[in-house]
This record gives sequence, structure tokens and C-alpha cells, in this order.
Amino acid sequence: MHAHSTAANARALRSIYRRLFRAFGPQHWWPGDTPLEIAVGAILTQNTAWANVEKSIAALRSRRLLDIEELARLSPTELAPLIRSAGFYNIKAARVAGFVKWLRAHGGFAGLRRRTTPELRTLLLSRDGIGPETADSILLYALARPVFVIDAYTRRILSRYGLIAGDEPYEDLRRLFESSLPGTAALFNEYHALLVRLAKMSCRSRPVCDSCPLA
DNA sequence: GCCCAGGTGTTTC
DNA sequence: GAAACACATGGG
Repeated sequence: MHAHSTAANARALRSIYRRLFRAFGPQHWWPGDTPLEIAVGAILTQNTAWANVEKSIAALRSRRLLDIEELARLSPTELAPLIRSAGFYNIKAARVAGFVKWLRAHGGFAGLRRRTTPELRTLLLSRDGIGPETADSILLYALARPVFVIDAYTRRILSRYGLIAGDEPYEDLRRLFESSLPGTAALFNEYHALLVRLAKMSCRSRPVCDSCPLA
């Protein structure tokens, strides 16, 4: 039963990707220009609407603080008011500050790029305030490593189409995606972006709305 | 005014 | 382990 449903799920996942790509085209996703900005955004967006994160990113940018050395100079107390709009700002200020210090100690993104993906993932997950989704977002979108990001959008959309229950453990879903698809960062990036695009089309009230490419 | 949003860590059974 | 809770703003 497992063998069959796994293979069927894998086919369904590939089919969904094809249909979304045909409907929406390439997304080139993560709203952020540099690896640092992407990583900071990944922390700030934890359980938070992206619109609120954007304001915080803009505040940092306008002060020329989207820079490892500049950010590392700030204490969590100094950082907190700047990222107020992202919510949970005390906790996130500590997380961003901790991450930046760690990043600098590891030679910045150039230093990280010398490590293997499993090694990096373990390192990231051992940081306080960096869980599986934040770690994988940084790995995929800031470092172009082939890991599939499982987030609320992924769970919501795939469960809406009956492919998953939605409450499976993170690692189970990550394995499902990674074992069902060609394992390239470009594809994982596009796929996740397309799921978000579909989710934001918001046929929220109905199980499947008529204009959905997957309907 | 209430509910939710691109999570994570801690506490509790 | 699973479940409940804290963390907080801004938009619908």
C-alpha cells in the first residue's frame, strides 16, 4: 500500500508542477536581492505576513544595515525597534543578531558555501530560533542548495488537493517532495514559488476554485 | 473587535 | 512525543 501510494503521490506531485508552471511560468522567487537579505527575511517572516516583513527590511535598507558587519554591530535591543513591524520583534531581534554573529564567525556566505548541504543544515538547525523551515529557506534561496521548503502554503495547497493530510511531520513531507522530483535547486525553488503563487490566488473559501490551474 | 499570517522554543501531560 | 502556550504587528 505504501509503495503504491508513494509512487502515485510522486506522479501527482510532478503533474501539479507541470500544470502550475504552464499556467504561471517561472517565478524566480524569493523577494530579496542578496543572500543576507534573504536570510534575514526568512527569520523575520516566521509566522508573519510578508507585507509586515517588507517594512522591516525597508527600514534596515534605508539605514544601510543590510550588511553583515553593520548588522553585527547592533545589539538585539537596538535591532528590535527597527523590525517592529515584523512582530515578535524582541525574539526576532535576538535571532537575527545571533544568526549574523554566527554567520560572520563562519566566514560569511562565502564560508558557508564551502560546506556540504547536510553539514550546513545541521549547523543551521543547531542555532536558536532557526527551525527546519527557516534553515531550508536559507539553504534553498540564499545558498541555492537542493532542499524542498515545507511551509504553511505547501501544506495548505497539497492537503486541499488531497495529496497529504497536512499535519505530517516536516521531514516526512520534505522527503516526499525530494524523492518525487528531480533534485535540483532550480526546480525546488520554482515549485515552492508556484505553490505560493497559487495559494495567494486565494480561492480560500472553497476546496478548489474553478479558475485554479489545478481544478 | 476578531482572526490570521511563508515558525520556533518551552512547558506540560 | 503530542498538545498548549508565548511571542506581537498589521491587514482583512
